[in-house]
Amino acid sequence: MPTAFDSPHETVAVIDFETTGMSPSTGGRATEIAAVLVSGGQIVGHYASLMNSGAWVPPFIEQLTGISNAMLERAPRAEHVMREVAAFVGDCPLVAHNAAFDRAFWCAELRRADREAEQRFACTMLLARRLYPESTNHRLGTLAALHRLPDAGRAHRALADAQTTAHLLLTMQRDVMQRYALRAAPHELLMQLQRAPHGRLAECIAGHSTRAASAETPIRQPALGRLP
DNA sequence: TGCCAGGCCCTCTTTAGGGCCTT
Repeated sequence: MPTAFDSPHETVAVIDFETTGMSPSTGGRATEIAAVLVSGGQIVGHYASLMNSGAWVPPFIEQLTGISNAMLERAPRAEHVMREVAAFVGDCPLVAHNAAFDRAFWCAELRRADREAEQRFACTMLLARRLYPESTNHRLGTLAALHRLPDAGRAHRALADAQTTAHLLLTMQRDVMQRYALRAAPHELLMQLQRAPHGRLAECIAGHSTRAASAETPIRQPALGRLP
């Protein structure tokens, strides 16, 4: 496909955490992280590692993710992994599905590793709610099935979920370009689209391209998560 | 070994409550 997905040399990193709980503020710790680099409309690299923070994995989480306490005992230390993954993604903008969740762990775990979290996050869930209001829900698995995304392996493992999210991002970039006749769908545009008010996607597009669609049918706005 | 959070949006609202998503 000859069209450009993003600005020249723009690379974004799609990340996904597996954790022991829902929030670092209640003692949740990361157990695994994956980062998938996306550039020029394709996946160009990835990093994935379990991480040992010393935290206990509850049975429910072990059943959900397949990550056991025994596996984490043999894993590298969380601080080491976070420094590695931070170096891997560099200053790339970050993307995650329900980015508020991953952003909280990204910040908390980097802080424990004496690193600053400075990247901006885009959220594929917020984008999907605006682009695909017809979907029954906006869970990653549902969207993957809806768009027949490539099977990345076991769900609720960091690399598989990050790869699925990366494919969802590429699909949304493609859909935005086709729907609004754009030559590119750079990260900055996606950042604005995820915050687009009710039925105002075209106006956001117009700010980025003189070829934006001239009219748009307002859509019912679903409940939205926190903007990262 | 625990039943937890967070913020935005919709609606039978607005001096509030529940759903969405993530592990």
